[in-house]
Amino acid sequence: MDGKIKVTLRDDVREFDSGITAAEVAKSLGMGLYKASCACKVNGTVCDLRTTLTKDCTLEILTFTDDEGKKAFRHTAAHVMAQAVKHLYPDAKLCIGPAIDNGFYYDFDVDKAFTPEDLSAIEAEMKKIVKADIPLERFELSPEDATAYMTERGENYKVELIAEHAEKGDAISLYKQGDFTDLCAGPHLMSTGTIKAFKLTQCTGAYWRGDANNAMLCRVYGTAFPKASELEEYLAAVEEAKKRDHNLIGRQLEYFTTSDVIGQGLPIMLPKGAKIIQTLQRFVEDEEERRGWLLTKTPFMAKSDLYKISGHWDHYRDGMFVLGDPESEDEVFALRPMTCPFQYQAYLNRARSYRDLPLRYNETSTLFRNEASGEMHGLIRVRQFTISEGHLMCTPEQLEQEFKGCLELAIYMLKTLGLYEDVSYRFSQWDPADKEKYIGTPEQWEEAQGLMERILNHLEIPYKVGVGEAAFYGPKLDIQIKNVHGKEDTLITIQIDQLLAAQFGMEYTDADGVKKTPCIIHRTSIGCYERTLALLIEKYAGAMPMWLSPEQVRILPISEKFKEQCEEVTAKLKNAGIRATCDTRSEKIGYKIREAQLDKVNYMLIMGEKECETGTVSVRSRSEGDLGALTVDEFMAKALLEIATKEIK
RNA sequence: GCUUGUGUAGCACAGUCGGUAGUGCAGCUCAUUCGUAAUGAGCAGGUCGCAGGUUCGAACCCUGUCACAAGCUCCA
Repeated sequence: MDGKIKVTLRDDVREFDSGITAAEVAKSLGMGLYKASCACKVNGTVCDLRTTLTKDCTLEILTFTDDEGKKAFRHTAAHVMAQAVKHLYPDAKLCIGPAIDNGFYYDFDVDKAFTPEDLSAIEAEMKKIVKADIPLERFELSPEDATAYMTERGENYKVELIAEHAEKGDAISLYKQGDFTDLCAGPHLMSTGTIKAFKLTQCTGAYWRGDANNAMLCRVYGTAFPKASELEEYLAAVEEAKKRDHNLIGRQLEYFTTSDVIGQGLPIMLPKGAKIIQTLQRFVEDEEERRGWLLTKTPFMAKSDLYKISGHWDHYRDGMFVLGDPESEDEVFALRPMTCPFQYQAYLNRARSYRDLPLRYNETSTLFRNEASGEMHGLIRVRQFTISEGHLMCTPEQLEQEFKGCLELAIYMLKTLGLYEDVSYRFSQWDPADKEKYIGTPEQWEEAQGLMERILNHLEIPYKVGVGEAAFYGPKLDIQIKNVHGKEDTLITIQIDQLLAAQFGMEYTDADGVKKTPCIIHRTSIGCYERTLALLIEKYAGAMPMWLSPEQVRILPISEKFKEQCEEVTAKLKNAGIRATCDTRSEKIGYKIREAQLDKVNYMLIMGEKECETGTVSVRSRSEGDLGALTVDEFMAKALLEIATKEIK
């Protein structure tokens, strides 16, 4: 162990005694760095600062500004919280407590779930632990000793985890801080004193191992920062984001509402919301037609026979609204949860030739899914929704090109809406271990996924893999977006399906006269209108771009004397296809402007004596304020241009 | 479906120890005819989510139920 080692740092190479810890190296580089250090990377692997260096290596000191450093910091905060909980509730059993995107959580098994009031007591206890500045120590045990250790303490969840790690051959490491010891892979901070600013944000339920069949645990979420100012800034940003919540401002602005007597997940689109959706639909259908998609209109329901062929009856029935008693001999219908089998019947209308392919069917399709009652969320997750759905039948040779076409269409839509920068890609694959969910053989899945992987790599799509996220019939490329709460949902999906065509007996006659099974792409171009609207509301805080705006222009007479001329201008704008209204109430101009601003009207046209004499309007933009006077024709040209170009401002 | 909260006028919210419901905005009426984010006065509006229960008496306590919110699970 004695002797010297060469440590390659970010900027230079230094020599140290063998056996030095990463923390000591950091200290030698400067106390500032040492105090800010959270973890390190040795030869590219994230490690604990306690790691002793005995060979030549590269070393990177990670601070809170590095993702991995942040994780170590917040993971330690999770341990501090667990220690506090054990102090206050000795019977609480420890489950898991990782760092997450914006903080950390820890799951506990307790007799009575914590309420928000309990959190402040836990926070107070955490403060004591931080103040005591307790050093963390890492040690390893054999699986047997670790099991005995945790069994003695009644930590049965930890025992389960140890068995799992042991099976994989992992080392069983534990971290001790004062009277608290946790099974943990680390890395962790050197001491609890570094966690200066933290807050427990909420407590909820969560299933052990994420399985609804398991026990419901009590999960406490929190966040932590090195400085109080950073914590305050973060909490303020969260509050600010909540003000953009579509479920709040979508109701305030009267885009939609809900009704107890109609039911959960069944929003009522009010005139303004309905206008936005209509505008989107017209745009999407026209654009799809331009790109060679053929519109179908298929029924909202079908006999169970159809769903039995598609597999929905066996694999999706819980998610369907079934009309009638499935146990009886009578005909049973079900509302459609997907459009696929309906458009397949359109394909089956006559014998198909390779000359018919690719055959692209699109439909503005209303679907019905009986979501569990706790799933509904504003317009994002509902029981009835309308999606820009499409199915494309093609030859295997055409598949990549057509997949690319679907993706290009989706990207074009996202760019037009201004959401392109906000999305990420997920390659959703099956879970070979889940025998219930999926149809088809492992060979068929490997083939379909291999194909999609080649296409995605060829198109250079930067994706994350989601195991177990596939549809029951095939892999998907999901285009994901986060809402104001940071929760991710699928906005757009493009799927390859090599199973259902055969089940439906879909064929085409190839050039060589042989009957073959087509490849199918399921895709949406703009997603479901309700969800897309929700994300647009959040993106723009309710202030829609001109082309989508339910009220593009409001004419504001200074007084009732100018009412008639104002109404003439309103009519002229309406005739030109501009969504314009006139506020003829006997209110002051300041009041009318205030209301128009709050209603997110794009342009206010103020008309008084001056304007009426000269045939002009005083233009006020929602975002840019007073723009001065324009003639009515000049303003109309400006407005129509902004609408036509779908400008976002 | 599960965990924890919430539910009072169209909206935002008060309502103490259980004693019979309030404020602001919006609405309506009248006056005002006004120059770039709130003119004034008056009027009206509520089985306190719904259904039971406890009590002399329930917005308040208890039970059930429906809806809403966040999280889990599920999913476009």
